[in-house]
Amino acid sequence: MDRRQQKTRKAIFKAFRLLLEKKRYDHITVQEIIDEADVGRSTFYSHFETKDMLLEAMCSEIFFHVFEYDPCPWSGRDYDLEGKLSHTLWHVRDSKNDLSGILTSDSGELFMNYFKKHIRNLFENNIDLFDAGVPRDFLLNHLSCTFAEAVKWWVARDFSESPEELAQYIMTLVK
Amino acid sequence: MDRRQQKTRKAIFKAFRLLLEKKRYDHITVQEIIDEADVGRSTFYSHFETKDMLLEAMCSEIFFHVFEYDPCPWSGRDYDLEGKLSHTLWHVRDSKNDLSGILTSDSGELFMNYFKKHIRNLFENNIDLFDAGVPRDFLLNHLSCTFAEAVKWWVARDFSESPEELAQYIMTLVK
DNA sequence: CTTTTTACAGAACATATTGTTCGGTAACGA
DNA sequence: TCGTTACCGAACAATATGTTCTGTAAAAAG
Repeated sequence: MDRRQQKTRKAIFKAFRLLLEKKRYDHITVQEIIDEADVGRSTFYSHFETKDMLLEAMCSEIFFHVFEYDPCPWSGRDYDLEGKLSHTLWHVRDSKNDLSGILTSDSGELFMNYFKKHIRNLFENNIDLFDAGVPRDFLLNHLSCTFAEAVKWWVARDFSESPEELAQYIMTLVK
Repeated sequence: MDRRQQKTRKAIFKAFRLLLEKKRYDHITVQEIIDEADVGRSTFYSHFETKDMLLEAMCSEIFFHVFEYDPCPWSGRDYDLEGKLSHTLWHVRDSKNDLSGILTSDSGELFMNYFKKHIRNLFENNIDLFDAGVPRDFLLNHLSCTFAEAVKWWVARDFSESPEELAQYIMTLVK
């Protein structure tokens, strides 16, 4: 990939992140993004068709790393669900520079939704649940939401607990 | 209140609801709203300063009824938390014409947030919780989210369960 | 029923955003 | 060194915004 493209892409992402910390997603204009990123109007549109596409691309890039189970410092036992969730927590904290500002912003829900979808898939593909008196669909939704909300709470408090502590809290709930 | 004002207000709300079922909140323009509602541009702005104000007003109006514990057909025991939650479920189902379309729309989150805030207050003011090994704040957030998400799930499935059944599901989770 | 008040429509307005197109420039990769 | 490609800047029409004005019709008050 051309260095200029990378540079431009990064500049736009950075500007977008900066603006997201200041105002809501739907109040941010393309004009403000290109002003902040200091790129030409036509350049922006050659990279992203719309503002929504930019959001999608940024989500994709951010969460790609979070849900990557490649070899990394804390790639312990990520063969089962609990291992993967724990692994995810480490990733979230590791990339906090990107995530904390975004998830706690006014438009954090947009990113949370993206996060929830992945989490739900994780549960759906790795869970082996006995029926506990509630519909499977209902339970699945509850578990993924619980995990996602816990992470959000954790991020908002600036990771004041260790991943293990948080994992323990969550386990206390879903027990 | 002037009849003309009521009529205009209702027309705008209706148009807004209709549009929300078709497209996302941030893709809806004031222009579309006034076209759909068939009111003059100046009229809209004499009622609401911005689109956000319209959203706020509509949330306020919708949820005012939901969290109203005035005498009504199912106003049984709403003196304790469980009674109030149950009462809320009845209200949600009763006003389904207003709520189901909105909560299941692409911008349902906006209304869910409003809903969650009230629910959280309800828990906060009525709960008498022993510490269960997790921070009170964490637990409070979990409970309100669980309830809100359950309601969302319920609405999305077009109230296929009775309020009692749903309440039972929720109790199974938070037990 | 008459008078006064008030909400509305419609138009005009300056300003801002959008998404596209073009030609020139400079950085890139081979 | 040379061809390729990303960029800038400007211009563009189309649309949205928020305000202000005048005349009209409907409401409330008397």
